[in-house]
Amino acid sequence: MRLTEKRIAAALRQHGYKLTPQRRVVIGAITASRGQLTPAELYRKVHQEHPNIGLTTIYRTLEILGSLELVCELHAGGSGRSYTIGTPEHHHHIICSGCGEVVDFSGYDISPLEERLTRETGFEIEGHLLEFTGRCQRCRQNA
Amino acid sequence: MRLTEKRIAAALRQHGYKLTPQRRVVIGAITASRGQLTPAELYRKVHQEHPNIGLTTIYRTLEILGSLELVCELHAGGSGRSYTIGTPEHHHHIICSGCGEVVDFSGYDISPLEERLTRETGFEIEGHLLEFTGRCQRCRQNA
DNA sequence: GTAGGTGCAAATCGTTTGCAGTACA
DNA sequence: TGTACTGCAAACGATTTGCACCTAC
Repeated sequence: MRLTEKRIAAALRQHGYKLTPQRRVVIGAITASRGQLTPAELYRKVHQEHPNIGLTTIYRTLEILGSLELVCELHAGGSGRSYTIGTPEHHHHIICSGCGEVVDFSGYDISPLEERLTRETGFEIEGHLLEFTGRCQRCRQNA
Repeated sequence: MRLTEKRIAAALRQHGYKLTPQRRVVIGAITASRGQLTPAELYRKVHQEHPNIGLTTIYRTLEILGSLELVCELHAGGSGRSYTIGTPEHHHHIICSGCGEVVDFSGYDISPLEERLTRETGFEIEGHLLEFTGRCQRCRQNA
């Protein structure tokens, strides 16, 4: 399940952040997108309708949303940083190399591998990064 | 198995790249390290013994080595880009959040998950990113 | 000999910060 | 009303590029 604007707004309030019009717009743009967004792309989208919203606000909003896990940072894509909307559960992402669409999946239990690694390497595992890249159905059909 | 200097040199030649003294030094520094290295860290190491080697050369060498898969780019660590020495086989990494040491592991078959994802999402999977972060044995003992 | 490689400096890109003004709670 | 937020501009760090010189093959 993807997070809605309402839920995100509630989470912000709950953590003592103010719900400003700028943040509303940024959150709206993120939830409206079905793909990954770089800060610059998000700025472009937002700036069209709201030319007074600055890039700094985009960065600061993304930082807050990231710290509350309302958005997820993606790594598998290109070089720069990019984000996608979060979900309430732990999950992973598949990113389309054609159009940038991001699809979540969950229900994959990585802990057996973690246990094996702890046994074999002596590491105490703290976290993991698991993402796939591929071609979504639409991009495959258009090819 | 980690790649040796010799193998890397051979791979460079094979792809039509020249084996300059600067590249030898950079490759030597990478193979000598057991952890992840940012371009800046690599530069610092190299620059001590060879003050005439510039940062530009580090970047250009890393780009070539990366394109030949002789070094691997790491994502799970901090914000910036970092690299570690490659291996001939497909493998994944565990990165120590304490000291930065990188340990490879292989023998983990991710294809069942890929098939499930193709079935469920219609994506044709092209690649994946799988890394773990944790605390290595030494760092755990020192804590 | 020549194509490719190097080092420097400058340009560029993405991101962060200082500050004065503004507005949500 | 007060504190957090905003936008601008400037600062900053990392990476790339232009160019003249050099060198491995």
